[in-house]
Amino acid sequence: MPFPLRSSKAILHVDGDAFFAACEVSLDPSLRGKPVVTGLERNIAAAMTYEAKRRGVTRGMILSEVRKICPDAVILASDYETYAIFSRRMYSIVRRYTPVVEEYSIDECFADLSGLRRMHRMPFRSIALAVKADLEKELGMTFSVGLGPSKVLAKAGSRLGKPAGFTAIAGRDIEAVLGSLDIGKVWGIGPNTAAYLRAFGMKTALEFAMKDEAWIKENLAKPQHELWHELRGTSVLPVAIPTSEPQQSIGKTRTFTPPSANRTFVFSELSRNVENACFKARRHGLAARYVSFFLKRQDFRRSGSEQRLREATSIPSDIIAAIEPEFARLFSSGTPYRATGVTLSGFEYASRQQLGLFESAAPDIPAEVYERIDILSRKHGRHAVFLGSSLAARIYRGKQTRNIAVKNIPGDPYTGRRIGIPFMGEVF
DNA sequence: TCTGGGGTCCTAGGACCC
DNA sequence: TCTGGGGTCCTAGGACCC
Repeated sequence: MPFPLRSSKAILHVDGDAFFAACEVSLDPSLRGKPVVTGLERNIAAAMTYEAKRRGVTRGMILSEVRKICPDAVILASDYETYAIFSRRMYSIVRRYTPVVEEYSIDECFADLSGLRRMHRMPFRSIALAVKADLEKELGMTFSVGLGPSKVLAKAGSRLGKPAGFTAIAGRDIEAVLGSLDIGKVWGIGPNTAAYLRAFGMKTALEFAMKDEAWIKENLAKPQHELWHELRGTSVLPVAIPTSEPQQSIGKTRTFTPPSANRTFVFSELSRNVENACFKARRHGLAARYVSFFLKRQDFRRSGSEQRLREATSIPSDIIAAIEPEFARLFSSGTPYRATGVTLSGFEYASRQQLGLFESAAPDIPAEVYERIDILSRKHGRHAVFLGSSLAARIYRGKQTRNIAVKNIPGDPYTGRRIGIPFMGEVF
């Protein structure tokens, strides 16, 4: 055996097949067997059943194209609240078998079954199959399941049997599985690393795993070194159980077409992203210590900066005030931009916020104003009230936005002027 | 998938301090 | 004022994932 196992872990990976579309089918049995596609709200196919995939529907496809190649497609708007409920049920079913479950994404999880054979009175593969059977029976959809001595191998297993398959990779199987696994298909190896490794003549995961450790340390960084261990069956990536810590970051980005070189408009897009990110942060009761933002040019190059805020906040005007000088520094006039994005991080729970001795307890816009705004937003649609600095971006999109935005002219009680943010120039 | 949006983690280099 | 070593924090950006 080329890879002596240095750990004896049993890791399970569970992956819902065509998850969003499968949730819809589970809720409406009349859809079973039909090509179902979600993504109506964005006019882009987000998820699709295997029936639709077989007819050529792919992710990101424009819906007019979907209707052309698959006229009988059932096209639905995404319903993330419902998918999240299915997701939580998935986790809780897996937790019947082990408490060590990592909620990796809405449709996937890892579970650590190590040491549980005796308790369940079954071999690991029987436990895995029992988990899979429970999930499929109770959620009304199929799952792809992988079992292996590490997360990376478990993930490779579930991918091999898609859809509805089960693949267990025992220590003695590793060599055969890796030998037919393309290097670029390994979880954690993206296009860049794959190209780098191919330049050294490695085509399969096996060739990578057979390299000696000194070479890996010499030529690669920590993430790839970890992958190397995992592929050899040595578990180094723990299955991470949820903590009570807040999430690391909240970001909002948006691409606009066509690209724009208009400073007012580009800044309004950024401002709008700030408002949306802050809205989400407040919904979670969080205040951010750091902000970063970027401007993406037409040629996809990005420039951006990150900075520490004087105090943790989720008030857009604070963030915009911090960002503005950096925006002025980075914005290059005459250059068309295609997207902006902002990320808040370094969160504290808003209730735990401490004010420093000289920090202001009364920012330009008091937190109570935002409590009212959040109530209005829930009542009248997501963003009924917004800053004047976001106006150009608000006008820019869609019918509903336009109706709302027209009411929000500068000087109007609910817009930027009243709220205290200087309105940056005229509407583009 | 000539490229949407939301995330996580890592690293190199500079600033600053002892 | 210059020199050297070492540590930590910050920032910009890369890479990858779903």
